[in-house]
Order: sequence, then structure tokens, then C-alpha cells
Amino acid sequence: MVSMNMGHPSSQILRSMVATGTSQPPRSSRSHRSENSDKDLRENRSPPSKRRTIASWTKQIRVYSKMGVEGYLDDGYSWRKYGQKGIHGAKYPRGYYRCAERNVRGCMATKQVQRSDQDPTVFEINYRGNHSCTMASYEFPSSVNPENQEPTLSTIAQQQNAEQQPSDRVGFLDQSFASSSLHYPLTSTIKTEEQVLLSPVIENNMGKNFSCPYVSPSTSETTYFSVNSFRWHPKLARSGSEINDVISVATSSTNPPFAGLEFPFGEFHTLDGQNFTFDNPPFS
DNA sequence: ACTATTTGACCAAA
DNA sequence: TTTGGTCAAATAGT
Repeated sequence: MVSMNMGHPSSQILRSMVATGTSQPPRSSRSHRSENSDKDLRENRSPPSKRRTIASWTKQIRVYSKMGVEGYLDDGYSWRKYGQKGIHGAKYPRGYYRCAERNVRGCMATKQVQRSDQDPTVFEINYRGNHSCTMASYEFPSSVNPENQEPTLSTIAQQQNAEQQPSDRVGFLDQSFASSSLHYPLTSTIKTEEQVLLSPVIENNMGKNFSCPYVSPSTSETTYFSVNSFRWHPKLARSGSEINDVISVATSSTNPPFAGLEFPFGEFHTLDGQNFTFDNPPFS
């Protein structure tokens, strides 16, 4: 069996929680305002007896640039920040976000973003709930997946939610990401190569073999490949013992900032039984 | 004008 | 009581 990958502490802290829509917290002096929207949409709170649990998973993103952090934490959805809180024992505050479509479409997805104490370049993002909204702008690029209703992140997430909600979740790499391009090995100095490479691959990684076009020549176990837009299969797990669900985003501080993905080579398989490989592409 | 973010207060769970 | 999550008024940005 594929052992788990998520070693992230927060993934345990914030596992599954319970959602219940019935209880309307009597907000004493506060509820006098806002009569509609928000409050009837809330669904948390209350004993773990009613309602079903909502999905929760954690992702880590490494940002190699000091600027534009937010941009690289962008996961394709539009979020609205609704709070920030200092967390006991953590040096960085935790940001609370909810889907910006919440009021419009009732999308209840939320996420929490916290910078890692140990490594300030790492951000732990804990996602809660699945998007019920769809983001038109993040459909698959083109040719691939002409499916009418291409599995959007939300639908995929719902599937995975339904299927393997119980217990631990594998490191799902569902991620929609739009970036310019470019790979930046952390070991090397960041250069300002402006070439915008529209990645020909990775458009369909739903079980199809492909290789990474651009590799860091200096690193062996990690590759940085650039993509214009990609979407990981949510059930992607690496075969073998060492699983890493961390997608790192390497960026430069140049303009326009680049972003790339970090991912180890090797054979991968989806939990569906599909297999494919990240080849070590000829770098020249 | 509107919309998004900030930030202290409020609330529930631990 | 402490802590984490949310609310919402105030503020900032467009």
C-alpha cells in the first residue's frame, strides 16, 4: 500500500470537522446587523453528530521569493480573507480565507494559510471543504480533456471526498495553477531568463505518460518544470515509500515573476490504478 | 461610489 | 481560562 505522505502536522490537527447547518449561534449583541447572506450559509459548529464531515487537507507551498507571496499561493480560486489570528506558539499569524463565491453561489470552501516557523519560505495551506463553485477561467487549456464537464477541482474533490473520506487521506495533488513559466532550482542563483515556455506537456496528466521539459541540471532528485496551466489528478500518489505531496513553487523576484513546480521524478500511479512516469528529460 | 482587507471583539470548544 | 475561528466595523484601495 502506498504509505501516507502527509507528514504535515497541520493535516492532523485540522482533519475532518463537522458541519451542521441547523444551529444558529445566538450572536448576542452582534447579530443585530447583517440579517441575511453569510449567516445562513454557515454550517459549522455543533456536536459531531449531525451533518457529514467536510473534507480537509493540507498542502505546503514553498515560495522562493520574498515578494509576491500571495501571487504564488494562488491556487486558481478567488478567496476572500476574513480573518487573521496569531496562533499560540507560532511566530506567524494564520490567515483565514473563504471562497469569494460564497455569497453568490454558496460555495463553502475555506482555507487557512500559515507560514511555517521552521522554514519561512514554506506556507502551509489547509483547505476545508470543497468548492461547489466552478471557475470558468481554470478549465483545461484546450485540446486535452474535451469533456464537457471536465472534472473541475470541486467535482474531483467531491469524488475523493465521497470515496475516501474515512481516515487518512493520501496526498492529493489536486491543484490548479497558472503561472508564467520557468524552473528555478533553489541551489542556483536566480536568473532573469524571460523565455516564456508554454509547456507542451502536463496538460493531461490524468494517467498519461509525459516528461518534464525543463530540468534543473544541478539537482537530481527534484525537478523544476514549468507549466502554463496544469491540474494534478487528485488521486495522484507516488509509488514507493517516499511520497511527497508537496508542490513547491519556485519563484524569482524578477518581473514578471516566474513560478515553477517542484516535483520529484519517478513512477507515479493514481489510486485509480493509472500509472505514469515523470521522466528525466534530456536537459541540454 | 463600491469592494476588499484589516483588526479587535465576540464566541465556542478545549 | 485559554485558544482558535469568525464577525463586522473601520479602514484602505480602486
